[in-house]
Amino acid sequence: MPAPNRDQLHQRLTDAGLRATQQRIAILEALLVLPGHPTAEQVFRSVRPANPTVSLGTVYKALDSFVAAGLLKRVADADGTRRRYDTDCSNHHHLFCQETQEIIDYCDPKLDQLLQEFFASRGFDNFQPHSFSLHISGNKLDTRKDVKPR
Amino acid sequence: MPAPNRDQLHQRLTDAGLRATQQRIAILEALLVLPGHPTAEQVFRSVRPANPTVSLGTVYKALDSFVAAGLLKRVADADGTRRRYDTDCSNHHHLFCQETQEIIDYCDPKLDQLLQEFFASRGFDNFQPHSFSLHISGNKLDTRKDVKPR
DNA sequence: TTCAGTGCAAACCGTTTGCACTAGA
DNA sequence: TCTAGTGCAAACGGTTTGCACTGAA
Repeated sequence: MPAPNRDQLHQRLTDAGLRATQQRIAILEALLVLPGHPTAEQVFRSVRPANPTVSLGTVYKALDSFVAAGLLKRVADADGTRRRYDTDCSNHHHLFCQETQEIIDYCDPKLDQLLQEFFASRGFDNFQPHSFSLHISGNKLDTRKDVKPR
Repeated sequence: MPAPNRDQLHQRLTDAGLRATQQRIAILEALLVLPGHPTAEQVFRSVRPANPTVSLGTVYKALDSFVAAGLLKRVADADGTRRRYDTDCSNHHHLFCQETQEIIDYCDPKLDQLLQEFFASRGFDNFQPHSFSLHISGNKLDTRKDVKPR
């Protein structure tokens, strides 16, 4: 993902109906640049050097309003102790690397189609499903390199 | 699930290599009886009336040792703020009811087979998967009744 | 100019820990 | 008897909140 420049980030915020402050621009940029679905703390540490006055509370408040505005999705990490943030709001699946704790996006229209067909014929009594997300646990083979579907 | 009697619960604990205390028997019973994958707090509240001296700390410690002994699995709830416990340790999938916050077990060998076949032909570069879990979000139609696959 | 957003510190809440005491084997 | 487990209270870590101040529109 090529990191958008300040103007584009500004635009993205105002388009979402949010006031484009310096802090929010920096926070949004960090979210787009950091790999593996960062935590609030990781965003904070990434933003801090260039913006020494930004506080952790502000990061949390910004993340909340981004989620409310539909710019971001909250994701639970594998052990359910902290929250992660996903800048891809479309429906997709996740790979969980147990070694690096990264959460890697996995989009696969073929898989979506397969699931859709499967659940078209096989429903539930008393439950109306509206979204499916496959969690795939495993490990990266080379932790420094990226993961790609083959 | 028919709630096992005290002797069976006792057995289950010793089989798992755990000392069968009054507290642990009560906690294990609560886990088996409570629907929708309870939190530590829910277990505590369920156990308290009949065992007024059991403390929340003991519940957490018991849950930890149950997990370590393979009697239980930890599950993250939808918003990732608290931990839930699953007495079914086999590989299976989950339905998340957004209204009641229940997590409902969903076993489906046909689905497992489908996923296995799909990922046999479609792998990842630099990622070795070892387990798959489908998260299905939706809502119960009648919140008082059970959900069943059809 | 105005009010949404910020920064700070304190509160919160689920979970963990330390330690003296208790009870299962 | 001996040591794993318990109960209590204090600590912890991630997140939220209250409030006076600031800066985007």
